[in-house]
Amino acid sequence: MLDSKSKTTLRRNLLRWFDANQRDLPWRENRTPYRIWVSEIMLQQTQVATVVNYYRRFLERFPTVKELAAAEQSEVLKLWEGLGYYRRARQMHAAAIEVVEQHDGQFPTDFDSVLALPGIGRYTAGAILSISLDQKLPILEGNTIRLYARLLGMKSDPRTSANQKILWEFAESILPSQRAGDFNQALMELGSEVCKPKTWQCAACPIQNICPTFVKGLQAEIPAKGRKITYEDLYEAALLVSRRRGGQQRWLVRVCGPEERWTGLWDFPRYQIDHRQSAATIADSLQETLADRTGLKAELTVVGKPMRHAVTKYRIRLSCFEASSIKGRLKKQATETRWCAIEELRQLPMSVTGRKIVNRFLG
DNA sequence: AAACCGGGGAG
DNA sequence: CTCCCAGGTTT
Repeated sequence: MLDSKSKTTLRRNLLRWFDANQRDLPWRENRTPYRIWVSEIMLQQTQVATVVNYYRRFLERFPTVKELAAAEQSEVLKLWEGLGYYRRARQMHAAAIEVVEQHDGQFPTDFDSVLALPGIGRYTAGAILSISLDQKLPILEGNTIRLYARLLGMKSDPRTSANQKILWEFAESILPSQRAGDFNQALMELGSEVCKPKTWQCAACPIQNICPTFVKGLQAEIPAKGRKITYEDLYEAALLVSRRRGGQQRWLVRVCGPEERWTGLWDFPRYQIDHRQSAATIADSLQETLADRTGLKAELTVVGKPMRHAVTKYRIRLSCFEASSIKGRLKKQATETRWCAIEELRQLPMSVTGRKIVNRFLG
């Protein structure tokens, strides 16, 4: 732990640094709880640069929590398309409805009520209330975990629950009595822009003189590494099945269900394949699968090169097969299925690979 | 405690 | 390629 003199230095130097160096970001313009909430949800596991334009579009369409609550979930997901972790969008929409129904359309301002909303944990509740209302609440997230681990010279893995407890207590102990929101943002900004994982810039750090990791040159050792993820290869085929109806070509798409990835988003029918077989053999096997699952019969031919895509622990290689001369009638499906023209496909929220298929082969 | 949930950017 | 990102929820 830092002594009280070092904490005073930390508060003063950090706030001064933030006043001079903070970035111009859209959610810093008008700090209402709703606007900070949207930014914090979007920023979960997502870099600032990626979020900025999504944030602008989202706030333009949903300026207040009431408009968000009144929207269809599909429209919320459409604005989220490409951001990933789509549960965030579904939970935020559900939370907006809760705010309208249980808090009279006013975003709650006490910690426990905020924490009770879906998709909001201790970090997000503290961030929203400290940044928008200057409540004296601590935060702990990716940037500050790294920053605190270095500031405390913590050599063991900061992600263990025992160390998390220590770091939360540290976060609470350094809060200033004024400007807690700016202070929290300053901590994250410093972690993100200066106290970086591999390319640390200690020369530009306003608190290097109180940092044992800088003094001892241990930046490469602290924070300790977690265990690395190993990807498993997954081979899949997407089926581009189309037929003419009403004078235009329509493609078969389906919405992903609650038990699978991309819940609420649309995608082309996808099946796992055996990549060791020839394209023709795979096409035959897919033809049977298609007939079995949908009742449709079609000749399938591979188009283009496989698309690669990493999700969580899988590296997916997605081959696309185009169908010709469709016969049969579409079965009633457990999951919702539609024949969509190109304009409809553009308006539907789709998985990223689904969207890429539309742009590459149907666009 | 570990798995799950996505996608993009940086190096 | 690998690592990481203004995490939360479920198992």
